[in-house]
This record gives sequence, structure tokens and C-alpha cells, in this order.
Amino acid sequence: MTSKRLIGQPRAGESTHEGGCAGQREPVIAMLIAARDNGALHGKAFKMNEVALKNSVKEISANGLFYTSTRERHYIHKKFACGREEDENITAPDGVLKKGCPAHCLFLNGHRLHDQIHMEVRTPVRVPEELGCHLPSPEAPHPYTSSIIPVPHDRRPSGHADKEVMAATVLTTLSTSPLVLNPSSGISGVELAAKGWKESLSASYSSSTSGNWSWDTSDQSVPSTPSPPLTNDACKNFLLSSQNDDNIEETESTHFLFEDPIPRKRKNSMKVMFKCLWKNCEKVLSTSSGIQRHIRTVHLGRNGDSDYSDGEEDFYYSEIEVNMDTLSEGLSNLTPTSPTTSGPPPVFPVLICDASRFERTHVITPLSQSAPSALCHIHTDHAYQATTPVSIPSMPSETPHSAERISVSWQSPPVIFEALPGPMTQIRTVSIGEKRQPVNNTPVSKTHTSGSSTAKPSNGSRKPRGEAKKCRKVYGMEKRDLWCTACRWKKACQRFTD
DNA sequence: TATGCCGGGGG
DNA sequence: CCCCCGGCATA
Repeated sequence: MTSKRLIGQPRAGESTHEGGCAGQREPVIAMLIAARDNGALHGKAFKMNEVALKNSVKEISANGLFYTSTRERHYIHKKFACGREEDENITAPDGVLKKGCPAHCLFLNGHRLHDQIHMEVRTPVRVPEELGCHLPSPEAPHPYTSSIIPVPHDRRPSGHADKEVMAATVLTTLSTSPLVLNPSSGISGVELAAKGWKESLSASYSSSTSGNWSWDTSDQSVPSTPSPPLTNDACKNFLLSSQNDDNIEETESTHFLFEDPIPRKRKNSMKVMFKCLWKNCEKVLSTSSGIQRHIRTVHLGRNGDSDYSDGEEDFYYSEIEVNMDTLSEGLSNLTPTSPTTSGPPPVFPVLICDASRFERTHVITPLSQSAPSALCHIHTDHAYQATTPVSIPSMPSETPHSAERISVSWQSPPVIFEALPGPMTQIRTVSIGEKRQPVNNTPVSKTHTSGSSTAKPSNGSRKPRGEAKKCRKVYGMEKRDLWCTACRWKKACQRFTD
């Protein structure tokens, strides 16, 4: 998973935990900031983040600064990382906010915090022009667009930590939920997510902050085409990893949440790389120092010999993991499966990597979490006539495995978020309905009953008898009224499919 | 032999 | 379309 480092995030070796800074309250707040002068943006609320901000942003001082804890900062940054990618799909009418813009603009009561934050910049910001360096492009992420604000550290009531994490998880999940993918709904993904947010969280987070937070999303919020936030690697991976609570390997995102500056144990096949995020620069180096040096010298135009770093480099590279094993394995599994296979379609990490871009992804199968059909034993008559396959309508059908995106789909829209009090919220996908087989997880997988390939293994038109106990066996002749309709009609049982 | 289910037919 | 059943294939 790709996770950008935060400004001010300690390097390897430094303690990142609270108190680890030995009294020096770690300045927090990495914010964002799209250099955006469009006044029309004011007032547009990015409600999705409203609650998150309420909880992540702990305090807002009179001068407009806000404080977070380290963990919150990570979360915030995470979201910004997501947002940034959204930005990449947007062509701002004013031409200001464009690809590569590192973050959004934060508004407080209609005023851009950006302006105020800049007055409090702790880190001396160097002006590249003064140093005679070049800017990669006018649109490239500008170093000044990020700021570090020194804040007292002990402001966070620790009791809220889990809620915040939960909030983060839910928010991120909502932003990538398949619900958002439905093109038929006129509601934007952001709004949907916001709605979910408010519904699920507003109760418990009534109003600890009276501030009128809003995120400006007027331009970047929703792509006109229903291209979902799924294209966002960062968000997606975050979601996926959070869904999979028993994921053996610690993903980058959890890693993120718990602020481990150094990847802990990894599988042998995992290779940690550092990728330059500078626009049009795909440089991938194996060491953080290397990538920092690269950024410093190549992009920031600083003296390569100098070890001085104000942390800006951190903002321009991301840590990625490259799993060679999974990569090859996943690709080899791309071969179509036999149409007679009645089990769950193969689920594998769909690792796509175009030549210059490495993205390690963990694709967690929702199938493992969906209830088996026998447990969702809802009696529906005329199930016999019902159509079995479930397809995700909004998934682009033309390129199931497009080179750029990872194909992930959920089997059923209803997603229930269980707001557990634990530090990590579990998110389960619950499928409802009879005989909804573990269905297509990727568009490439076949629809089980698709008419095209009924491809019988052998001659006859009769399909082999299933293994599962059918209604007749389960209920017996005496309870024939409990049978599914198909069984009653001596048709292929639709309740207990194999 | 019991079961699963296709094909066909009646209403 | 709903419902039923003859009859075949299979375990």
C-alpha cells in the first residue's frame, strides 16, 4: 500500500509514539492546501469529512490553527492522500488545482485555513527560486503548499482514540463503498458517504466543536463519470486492509495507523521501495535516504551533499511494498476458470503494474466474509425464476483488468458497518438473499448461469447432480411446502445450489 | 432405490 | 406464467 509520509513524520529510528519526542511536543498538522483562489468554493461543504474533522481536529485556536495528535494526523494525511488522487482526475476550470496538487484546501467557517496556517509555519520554507532551482512544472506540487504547525501535544483525550479510528475507517470505507459505484443514483459518492457518516456518527459526535467545518470540493468532488474513488489506490488499499481484520500481513495502512516508521517484519518476498511522487517522476529507490536525496537534489534543487532536511522530501515520496510472489501468482491466476466451477471464483490479488508504477495491493476477498447461502436462508418463493447472477453494473466491462486500476467489486451493495468500540472497526459485507452464490468478485469471473457457456462437461444437457442436500432431503416429503419452488416443481433446486 | 431435474403439458 | 408430473440420469 502506498502511503505517503507526513510532513514532520519522524524518520526511521525516531520514536513516533506519544512521549517519544521527549517532551518536545510534536508539532502536528500536516495540511494540505491546494493553492486555490477561487472564491466560489466557499460554502461548499465537504460534509463527508465533517465528522472526521470534528474528531480529528481537536482544537481550533483563535488564530485558526487546529491541532491533532500524531495518529490523527496520519489519518488526516491519509485522507488527503486520497483526495489528492481524486484531484488528479479533475481539470480545474480555473486551472489552478490540477494534477499533483498535494491536498485540499481546508475551510473553517468559510475561511481558508491555509492563509492562517502559513503564518505559523515552523519549518523554514525554502523558496526554490531563491536557491536557483527549477520547478518541475507550474502545476507541480509546491513546497509551500504544506505547512507544519507546532502544537502542544497533550491535547488529545486518549479516550477518543478508538472512536477516531473507527471514524477514519468508516469514512474511508464509505468513500470507496460500492454504493458509490452505482451510476444510477444521482447522488454523488461524496454525498452518499457523507450521509452515511452523518447517520452513523452524528449521534455520538453531536457537537464537540461548534466550528463550521467544510471542505471545499466544488471542483474535485465528483467526477462527472461514475468513476469511483476505487481508482484511488490509497483509499482502496486502506479500505481493503481495514476490512480484513485477520489479514496476516500487516499492511501499510495499519502500519500507518500505528505510526510504525519502519516496516516491521515482512515476508521475504516483500520489498520495500520508495517511490518519488513528484509529477512525471516515477523514480523508485530502495532506500528512503536515497529517495530523499533524489527529491532534494532533483526536484527541490538543493545541494545533494547536504544532509539537511526539513522534511519536505517526505511529502514527495511514498513507501511502497512490492510483493513479487503475489504478483506472479496473481497474474498466473488470471486464466479463466472452468465454467463448471461452482465454487467461489478465484480471488487473488490483482496486481497490476505498469512498467513504471509499482503498487502492492492486498485484495481481500469479501467472499470470505459473506455469509454462506445456507445461513442466509431466506425463504423466497419463486426463487426458481429468480436470476441468480449478481453483477456490479457500474464496473467497466471493457477492461476487467485494466492496466491502471485494480478490479475489485463487491458482491452485494448492502454493507453494514459495525461500529465496534475496538480500535479497529470491522467491516463486514453481508449478503442477503437466498442462493446468492459467492459471486463474481471480479468482472472477469464468469456468471455462473450465464447462457453462453452452459458447457457441460460431457454429452447430455443434464447437469450433474449436485452434492448439496436439496429441499427434498432437508425437509423431507412431509414438509414439502417448505421446499423451494423449484424443488416442488421438480426443477433444479434454487435454494441449495452447489 | 432415492434423488435431482429436464422436458413437457395443463390451466 | 404457474403448477404439476413423466421419465431419465445419477448416487
